[in-house]
Amino acid sequence: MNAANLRARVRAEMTEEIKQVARRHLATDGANLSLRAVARDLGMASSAVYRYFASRDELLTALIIDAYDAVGEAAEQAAAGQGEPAERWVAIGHAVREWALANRHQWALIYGSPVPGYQAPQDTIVPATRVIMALAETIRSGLESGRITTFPPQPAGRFGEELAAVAEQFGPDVPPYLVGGGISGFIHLCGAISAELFGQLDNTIEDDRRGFFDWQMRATAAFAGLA
Amino acid sequence: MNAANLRARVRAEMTEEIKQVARRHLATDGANLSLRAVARDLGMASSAVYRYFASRDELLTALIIDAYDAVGEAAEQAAAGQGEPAERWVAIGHAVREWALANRHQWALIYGSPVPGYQAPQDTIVPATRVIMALAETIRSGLESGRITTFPPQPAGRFGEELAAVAEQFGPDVPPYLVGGGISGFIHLCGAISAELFGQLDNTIEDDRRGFFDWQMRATAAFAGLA
DNA sequence: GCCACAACGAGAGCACTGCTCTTGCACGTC
DNA sequence: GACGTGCAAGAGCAGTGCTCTCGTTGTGGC
Repeated sequence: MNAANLRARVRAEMTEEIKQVARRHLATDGANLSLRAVARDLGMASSAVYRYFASRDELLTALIIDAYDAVGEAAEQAAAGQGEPAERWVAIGHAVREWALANRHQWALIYGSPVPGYQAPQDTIVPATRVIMALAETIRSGLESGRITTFPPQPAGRFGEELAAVAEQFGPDVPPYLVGGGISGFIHLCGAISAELFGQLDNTIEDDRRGFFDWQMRATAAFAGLA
Repeated sequence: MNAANLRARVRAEMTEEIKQVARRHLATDGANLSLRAVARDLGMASSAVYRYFASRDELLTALIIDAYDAVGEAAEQAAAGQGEPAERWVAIGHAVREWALANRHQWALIYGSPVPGYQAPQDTIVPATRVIMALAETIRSGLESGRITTFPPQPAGRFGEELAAVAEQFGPDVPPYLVGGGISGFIHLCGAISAELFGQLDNTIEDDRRGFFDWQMRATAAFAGLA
């Protein structure tokens, strides 16, 4: 093995270790992650961490990308399952919800209020779309197999054109209103999980939140046209 | 006016002034509000602020309560308008959205990820319900005037019972599934606004976000049974 | 009118933060 | 052996939330 490669490998391992400890701190302390505390846990000086991440924001960005990838992975695995498109849609929802429940601070990092002063760089764009792409794929497979039976109301006006522009990226025959229904379902999905995690459901639905979520996801599936 | 009242009035004015400056800082710097910076802006020592708010969290709590009240006020005013229940439902949605657009950091404070280490005290519970109460009132007036035509699918299982328990607080004849539809609509409302504010709509719907929101709100109104 | 008291503001100080700069060390290459 | 490079450590700066103390000032009871 080449010496340069060895260096690179050690560096990659160290980078991963920092992220791992940072994630652990995120889980206990929440979003105001202390770089110094992470360094202390690793038994190194705080300044040494700056060899790996130029700033606290850059560390946060790395965590954000990883979180997008993790939840996207969960969604894609659920989407790859068997069953009718509508069932797969609901399954994606449950997979995302369960990931969020298990990693609530990472969820807050990506779908909660943006960290103040933090500007998401370009690197986050592609991983950020994996969940909604899994949902979109479900709709398209429903279209192809003739499983789209009901339809959302036609969008009218300028945003209908914008939906049409987005629809073109998916294929020539994808109706804009289905794209709207998909985005709307994704928004409802995110809203339902955030509401549960951020305490909006307290004092109303306490026991069977999974059931309530399931009920909502079936409604979004129906709205998106999935039989 | 007696002297004690005068003192109390000066204190109330000072408290209000601190909150005002804090809100201004919130609007520019985001959620990591600096108590020292607020004090500097007011030309006073940072320690003096602690005469009015025992901690930064307490100041945040005051801002949160004010924000809940402000958005609740906007929702109630929209709900008091004329028109069919479905129109009032949509009007509430637009009022809340416009308030959120004008006060995005306050929105993030109440509906975004919770501030780390911050535990919402009891004082916030009642103001927090004003928006959803305005929506609920719309459904109930629709029920009374026979404007409920379609119905959400029946919730089954434990969460259906929980919905029934919530429904009893509204009156003897409110069906649980309408409560579910209302909560679901509220969740979708919050999700749609948060998605717009927190950047989830970037690169898809850019121009006519109001139209897209309107389209979604009409769908939630229909799901909640409002004709 | 006087006096005790509570409220108040200012300042110093503690422990913490992100981040920078300099220094010293351990390498592989020439 | 000299050199350059990547790395870690430490000191230091400016900022933070919060506490404590001290002097001042206004207020209510006598």
